Amino acid sequence: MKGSRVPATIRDVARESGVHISTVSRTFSAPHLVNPETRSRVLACAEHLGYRPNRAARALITGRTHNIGLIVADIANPFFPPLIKAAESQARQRDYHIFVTDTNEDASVEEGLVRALAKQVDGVLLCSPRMSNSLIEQLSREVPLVVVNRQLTGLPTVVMDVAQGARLAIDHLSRLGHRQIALVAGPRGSWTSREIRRSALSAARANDADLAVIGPNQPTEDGGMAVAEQIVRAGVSAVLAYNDLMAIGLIEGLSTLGLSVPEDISVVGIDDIALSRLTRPKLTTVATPTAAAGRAAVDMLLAHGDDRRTTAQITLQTELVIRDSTGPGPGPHSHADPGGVVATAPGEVASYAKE
Amino acid sequence: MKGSRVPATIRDVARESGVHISTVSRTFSAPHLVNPETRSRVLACAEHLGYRPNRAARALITGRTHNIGLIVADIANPFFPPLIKAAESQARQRDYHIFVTDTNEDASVEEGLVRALAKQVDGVLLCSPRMSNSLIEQLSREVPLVVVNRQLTGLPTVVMDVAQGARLAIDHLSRLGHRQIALVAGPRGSWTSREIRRSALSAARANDADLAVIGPNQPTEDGGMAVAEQIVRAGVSAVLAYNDLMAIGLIEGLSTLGLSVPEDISVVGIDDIALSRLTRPKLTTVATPTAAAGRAAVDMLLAHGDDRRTTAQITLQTELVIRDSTGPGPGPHSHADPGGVVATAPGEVASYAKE
DNA sequence: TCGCGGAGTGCAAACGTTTGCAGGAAACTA
DNA sequence: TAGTTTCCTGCAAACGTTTGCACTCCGCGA
Repeated sequence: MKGSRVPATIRDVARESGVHISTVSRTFSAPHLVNPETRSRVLACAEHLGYRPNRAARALITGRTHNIGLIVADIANPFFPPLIKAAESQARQRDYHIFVTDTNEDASVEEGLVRALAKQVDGVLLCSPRMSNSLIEQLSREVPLVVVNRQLTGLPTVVMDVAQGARLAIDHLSRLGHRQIALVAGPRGSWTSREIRRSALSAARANDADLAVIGPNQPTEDGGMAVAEQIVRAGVSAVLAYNDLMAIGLIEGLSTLGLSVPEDISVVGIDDIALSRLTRPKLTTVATPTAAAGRAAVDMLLAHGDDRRTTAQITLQTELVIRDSTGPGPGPHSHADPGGVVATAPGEVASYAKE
Repeated sequence: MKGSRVPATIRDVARESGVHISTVSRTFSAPHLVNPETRSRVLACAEHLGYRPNRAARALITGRTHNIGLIVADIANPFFPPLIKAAESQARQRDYHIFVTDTNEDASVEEGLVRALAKQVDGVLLCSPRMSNSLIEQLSREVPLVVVNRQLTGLPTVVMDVAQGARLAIDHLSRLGHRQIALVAGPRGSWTSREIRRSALSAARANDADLAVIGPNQPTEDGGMAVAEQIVRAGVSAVLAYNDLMAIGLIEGLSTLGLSVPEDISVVGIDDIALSRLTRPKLTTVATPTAAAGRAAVDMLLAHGDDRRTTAQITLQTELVIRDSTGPGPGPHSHADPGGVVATAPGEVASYAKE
């Protein structure tokens, strides 16, 4: 019944349906082992008593908590909620629950969080880790891990093909006539940021364009706004930002400096968060399949729970979404006046920190 | 040791430190009962073996899982992440963990989620519920509940003083000379939306202004964008939106229709999400203390865990943040030309659904 | 008729803790 | 010195499940 103060146990159900508790247990965890007739009687009694198996007791004996830990860099970054949502619903379908935890973009708290989670979950989804590869590998020996947004041999991973995305973005800008391009890098420790950088540099070379790398930076609006001045001094006509949030912040920062997008400078973001369709100008960006990543990560963790040592690596495709924040540059196929652009000042360009 | 394949149990620690398991147990759960010398020896062994108490076993006997459920309407709504973050960190400080779950703004899934969570958490934080009061009360008999963003007698609640916020917003608009104002309501079932409506209506009356209520609506950018046309037809010179997301969507929608903010129409949002400082124009809005709400909710749940029947009600203050999306209206203290404003068309104005 | 196998069920031992109770030693009181 | 208290520790019974094993039936083939 609904309002029963003390929850019914397996014993109550057994008594009421006249069978042994083990039969009740099997009715739920191995239905094929019990006589259909008995089973339906047990189910009726269970329903009637409002019985729900006690997960703690079950966890104690099976060793599986049916919980999954999900660690993200910053839950307030709109990149993550769709991923979390997808993971959550995928997990719920398989009778799992998800603990979401947030590291505040601080690499040093990641390790502690994984360890704290380790004992009370069946596995951890590590999204956009900032810690070192070796530490991740070490932690993976203490708890099953699926790493999202980082390529790592020997561990199950799911990554977005941001290299492809960055290439598409640079190609797009080149085609528009931009030859002096800046890359606003992401946070230190981000694999994604390294990938973007690597791919953007090679794409720029292929297109005969100069690419100035600026960063590392905080991957937030404020982080984007903060580099506006550097961008102007770098004298570029186009920018690829580590993510949409930074791109949006940058556009705002540029406007404060009296520059408008895309007339004076073109800006491309990455992620295609919902917001990028709503800013003015609407953001040209690289769409990443975040929800798919969330689902895939859960699936990998749960599949991999049985046999172990199956370390699949999934790469999800990205695509360029052209909106209003990119326009013709000063290069060929466009009039030659670079506008407010001054000479490139390589001294201003911070080198990207390795690892 | 780090890499031990099978996790150490209380028994291992007991053996290694030469005491009974009950002493080890007490070392962790009631340190004051054990001799300091013994305690430190036990702690050393525990540390050395990498021992961590098994939460399932503990939960089994104490009946407390040390987990808290947190149900929000939509994790992708930037209003919630700061609340979640604050709740999460507050909970972690007290050695609790939080399950975040998302209802997709669908009132009908809320009940199921609470029930599913009920057996595996010590309590549920119900944020911005869309279900009926009576259902909430019924559920509160099955699991300790703290309700956020809804006033409800007999249950512990934490709400923001949005009534005050709405009043401030309407006063602000009136002072700017606006006499024809629209309120873009939130989703059906939202207590907050009802409060805003009630308070805005009374504030408008006090200021001799007309308030047209439009809604209910989806509390998203799209929801805001969708009402742009209605707003124009309503012929108002100012709008108060249920939240910042809608306000931003609305501004975008108005711009599509050729109207600009605040020149043609003033817009005020509610929540002061991070984003509202970054849109153009920067959004005038009512700041709500979301992080404080998250912390308070956790505290109430945990305090209330001991004695029960302590049903405190907390109201957090709000304040008006004036930025760039509001400007002078056609009323007194301003030039008389109403601009593109046409006559109010009451027929266009949907009445706000009760409950 | 006997033996065999399979289906369904019961039995009881786990799983890793917490906690009321009791006992022993040391410290204090009279 | 004896009695009393305090402090610490051990003992063992829970908590609600799962699961390997054994048992009973029953039907079937030889």
